[in-house]
Amino acid sequence: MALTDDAIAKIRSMIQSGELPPGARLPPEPQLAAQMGLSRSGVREAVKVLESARVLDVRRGDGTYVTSLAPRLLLQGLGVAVELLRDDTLLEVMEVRRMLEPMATGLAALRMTDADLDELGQILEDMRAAADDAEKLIQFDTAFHHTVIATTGNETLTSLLDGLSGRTLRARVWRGLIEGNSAHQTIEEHHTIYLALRARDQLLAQASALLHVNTSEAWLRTVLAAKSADG
Amino acid sequence: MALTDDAIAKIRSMIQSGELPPGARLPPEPQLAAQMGLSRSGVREAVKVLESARVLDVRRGDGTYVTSLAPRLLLQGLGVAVELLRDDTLLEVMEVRRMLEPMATGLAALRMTDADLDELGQILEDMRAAADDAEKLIQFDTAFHHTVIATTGNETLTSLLDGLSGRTLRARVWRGLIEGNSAHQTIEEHHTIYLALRARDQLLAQASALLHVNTSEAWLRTVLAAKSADG
DNA sequence: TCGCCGGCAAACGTCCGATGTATCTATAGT
DNA sequence: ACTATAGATACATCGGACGTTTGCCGGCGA
Repeated sequence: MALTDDAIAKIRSMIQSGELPPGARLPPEPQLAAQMGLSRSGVREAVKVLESARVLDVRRGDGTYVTSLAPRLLLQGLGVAVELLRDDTLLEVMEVRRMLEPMATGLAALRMTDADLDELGQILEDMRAAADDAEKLIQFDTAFHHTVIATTGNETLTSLLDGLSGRTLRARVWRGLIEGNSAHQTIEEHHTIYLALRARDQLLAQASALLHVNTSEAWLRTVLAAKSADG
Repeated sequence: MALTDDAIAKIRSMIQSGELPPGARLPPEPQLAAQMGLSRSGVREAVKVLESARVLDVRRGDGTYVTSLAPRLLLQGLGVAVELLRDDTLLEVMEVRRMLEPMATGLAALRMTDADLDELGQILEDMRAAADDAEKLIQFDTAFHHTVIATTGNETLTSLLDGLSGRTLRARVWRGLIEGNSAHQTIEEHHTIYLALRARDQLLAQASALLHVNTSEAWLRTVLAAKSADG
């Protein structure tokens, strides 16, 4: 299984070395195949792998290009990986979020602008208005935390936490919250975080975020326990 | 660009739904192709993508199987992604480590066993003995932090931090350290962390880890500045 | 001169069939 | 019971062919 994997490694090292900078165009597949000493089929598999990793951008009828290599692209794969984790490891993910998200939220308290706060207040309002719609709650919850973290200006951090808070994971937590009649309380936790951020209080923001993650973790445990009891 | 990507999505959803549990064997490629309504070439590209993501394990002459889906496998891709990040985003990675690694080290202080501490002491000794060998320093440095984090028992956390501390990133920092005659001081920072861990002092471990990451970040800035001045 | 439109060429998307090679298995022999 | 060999199975790689999309450019008309 060497040829195709070698091709992947070669292309990757060409990018890493700067020989193929962001935006660069790769030779056409047949030429690339000749250059690397394998058939076009093998090249296609290699390119497909790098495309799925958001390293290459394949434009049909045009050519294959190196992406911007921005963190938001390269770290996107983390999300799909987390979606595939088994149930018992989701608690590990929560423990990571418990460590990272409060720190990030605290940092956001220092860097947030008034405009950011206004946007956040709007999301909070939307969330309250959607208290009966699980789908919308998940959507606004995602937007709330993403907006907070994004204000740190750290795209790597944002992508990482986005990936760790996958849609399936959030959906499970909210299912538990709603069935446990605790949606309202959790919405208020967002309000608490919002107040801390508006006060630019780093420690308070950090603490309220920790409480919030802890609540999510508790409900995840409930949901997982119920599932393992059923199945 | 639908057929192959559809195949990827289908296989992934079959795994996520539990239809293909860890260890399960997939049908042979020709059969899989027929089942999904595309040619074998397309199936191979799909399988290759999932294999590169450590979701599938392809055994030549045998068949294709679902991996254990352990975090250590699925999060492995993070490492290669970080290796491809551009220089200016490496500081973002350092900021994430600055938040996450101290928390994780503090947690390790609570969970470490005596055997873990002995192993760590040995690594520290090795590091001191290798003070002139950059290659070995990097190796022992990696081992030191990996060992600490691994004692948290959180495989997801360990894989994540391993990925964020890619080999290239570490090599750059140590190059700066050595050229700046600061290798010795940094080795002592490891000693400080070690003492805090041995004392099971969470806060002290956290603080010493933060200082250590901060030192790494400072030297990374130096190295990056020198590079951008050269180039 | 500007803008729309159609055709040409380049490049990726998909398919098919064939051959090489590694692995597993079952059978036969000791 | 154990080993060795032969067959079957399944992935690895190849080569070529054809469809489809895209980008580009020249021509036409306002």
